[in-house]
Amino acid sequence: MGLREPLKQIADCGLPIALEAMGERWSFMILRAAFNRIYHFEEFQSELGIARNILANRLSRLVEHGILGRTPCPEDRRKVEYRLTEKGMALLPAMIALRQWGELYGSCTTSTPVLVDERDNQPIQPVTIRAHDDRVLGPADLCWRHAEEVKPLGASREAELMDRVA
Amino acid sequence: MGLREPLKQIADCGLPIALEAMGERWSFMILRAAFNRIYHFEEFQSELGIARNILANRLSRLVEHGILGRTPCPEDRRKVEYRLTEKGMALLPAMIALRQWGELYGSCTTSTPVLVDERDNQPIQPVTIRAHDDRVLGPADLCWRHAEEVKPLGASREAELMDRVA
DNA sequence: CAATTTAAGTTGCGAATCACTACCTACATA
DNA sequence: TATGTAGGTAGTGATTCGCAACTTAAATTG
Repeated sequence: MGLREPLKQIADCGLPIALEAMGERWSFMILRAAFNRIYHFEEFQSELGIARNILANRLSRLVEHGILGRTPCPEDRRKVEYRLTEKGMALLPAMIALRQWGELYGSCTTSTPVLVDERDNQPIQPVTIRAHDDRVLGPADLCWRHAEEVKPLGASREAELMDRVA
Repeated sequence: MGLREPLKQIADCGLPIALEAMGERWSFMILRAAFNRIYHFEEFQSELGIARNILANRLSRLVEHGILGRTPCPEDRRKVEYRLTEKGMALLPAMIALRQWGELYGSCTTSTPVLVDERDNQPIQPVTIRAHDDRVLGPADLCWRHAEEVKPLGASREAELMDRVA
């Protein structure tokens, strides 16, 4: 049967919710900047080259959605700090997956700076879909089930582990 | 040092490329429908409730970007099939990551239909960033390196990684 | 202390995009 | 032949984008 989802229930899906928060122009670029330790309005503006009114609008929207926190700086009361919340940081896999796709299929000749695991300086893996036992899954391996249909993992777990080794 | 990327080279990053292809309104919803075996113009239109001119525009853009293929149906020459290409399918991790985020943080009371691995009917894992040795990485574990700085690993390790990607 | 600079916005306005509806053309079906 | 279907296009108003100028409050400089 493969990947097929009950449609007409599109509103229930997480995708429109994610797009509602992050789907506007510049939102992902702002997120990226935030991951890169850009915290202030003027920094975002000069790094991204975005119009000030648009930037103000996007920042306040991201704050409303709980993706960025907004705190006035105590040591310089002109300044405001925009910082990623937990919710915002949880977008990292989506962002990395997007950029890996862009790097792979775009005509980026040089991916000179490469994202690595700090611990051993090795590049991270491509972001993938994983089964509960860590197998990498493709579109053909996925399907939709209702909660009731999902069997809890029990004794069969051992068999699956054996399966994985083999 | 953590996650910090040489800025000013933003154009080199894959993210703007990905957003250029997928960043417009409806593009991700159309992609999602395509993964759900929606192939025809009228199907997209009625499932998504999108205006016809916008849909036509998005479909042709996705075709231009090589994300969808467009083939007239031989058996009914009124019909046209829009199908995901390899490049389009490669967006699956990004899309799943986005919807998982939306489901987790949106106020979806019910995630009734759940995406499972077809083989054993177990839900898929949350999409994560992984080190070369499969450790799950967070924002704090990542940093940017230039290609020269990345020490090569033993041959067996690399073979294993290639295996995984394929 | 006054003058200047900086940070974070806001406002106005033209250009581009979105969305709704009606229309069109080629083809298939009754 | 008449009717319906599939995949668009065209016209029109409502939104949104993007640029530039302006504002306000706080810091810095002379």
